[in-house]
Amino acid sequence: MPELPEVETIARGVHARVSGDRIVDVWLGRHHEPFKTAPAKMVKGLEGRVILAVRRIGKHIVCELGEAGSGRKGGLQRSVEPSAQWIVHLGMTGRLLVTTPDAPVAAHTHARLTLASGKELRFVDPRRFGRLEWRDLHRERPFAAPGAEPLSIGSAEFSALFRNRKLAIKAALLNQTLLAGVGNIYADESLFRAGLRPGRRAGRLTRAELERLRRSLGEVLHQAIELGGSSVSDYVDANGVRGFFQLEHRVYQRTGEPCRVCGTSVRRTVIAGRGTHFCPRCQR
DNA sequence: CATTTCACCTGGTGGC
DNA sequence: TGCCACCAGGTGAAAT
Repeated sequence: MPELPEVETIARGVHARVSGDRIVDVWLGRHHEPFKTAPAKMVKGLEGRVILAVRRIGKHIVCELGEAGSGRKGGLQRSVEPSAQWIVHLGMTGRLLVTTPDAPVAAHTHARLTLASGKELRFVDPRRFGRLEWRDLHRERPFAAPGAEPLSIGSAEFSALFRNRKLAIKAALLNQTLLAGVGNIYADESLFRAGLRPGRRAGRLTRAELERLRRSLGEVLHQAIELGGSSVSDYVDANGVRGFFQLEHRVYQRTGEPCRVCGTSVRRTVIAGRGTHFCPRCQR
């Protein structure tokens, strides 16, 4: 389940391998569901474009695209302003892979972008919770996440997010309009590291507890990025390589196993419809 | 408006 | 071996 660290890892990997390359051919699958932009419009909007950069915003991967038919491949594109964006949301099971053209096409491949270098950029998503969108920056605003970036938010702004809120802190962490990029794994893991019960009402947390949470969240996200993300199901980065942060999980999917700090059995409940894991002794 | 619930999907799992 | 109910969870729409 790609969350901020997994999406960051993928965006970096894709950027390293395709920036400066040109999209010469686009194939889209027949399913309409994964596309926020009409397929014909997306194909036309992508073909001929140069990929200037690939970056992460929240859980979204944003490919900045240069004008079709202008410039050339490589460093010549340095100062070019993007005129369009290709936005990829991986949903639950989405993958964005850079492959050679002869690599076998995985089941549930919904998009294949052939690049001038011969590489292919492929979007694969068995459950089709992912979304693809194309934006013309001459007519539309650049993509922006509604929520704040957890890696750069300050303590005052962070505590303001939760002021007067009655919902569980875990549910608040998952709300993408408050914070962009936190999903089930890092919500549970940051609450454990902050020593906070996931069911606590967000508005009832003290200033000190919120600051602990902000720091824990930042630390856990940074560590996970360093380890290439968590591979809990079939997550792989742009090169098909698994991450290692799942080995550092303290509570997520460890129901019944001993807490790594105090040995108490890790408990599972459901909050906001999600499996929620916590140590009843370490988290208050 | 704030919050909660549920549908959308498929693959993997465990029970029988 | 096969069948099937059930679970996983990011998101957005619908309900409360």
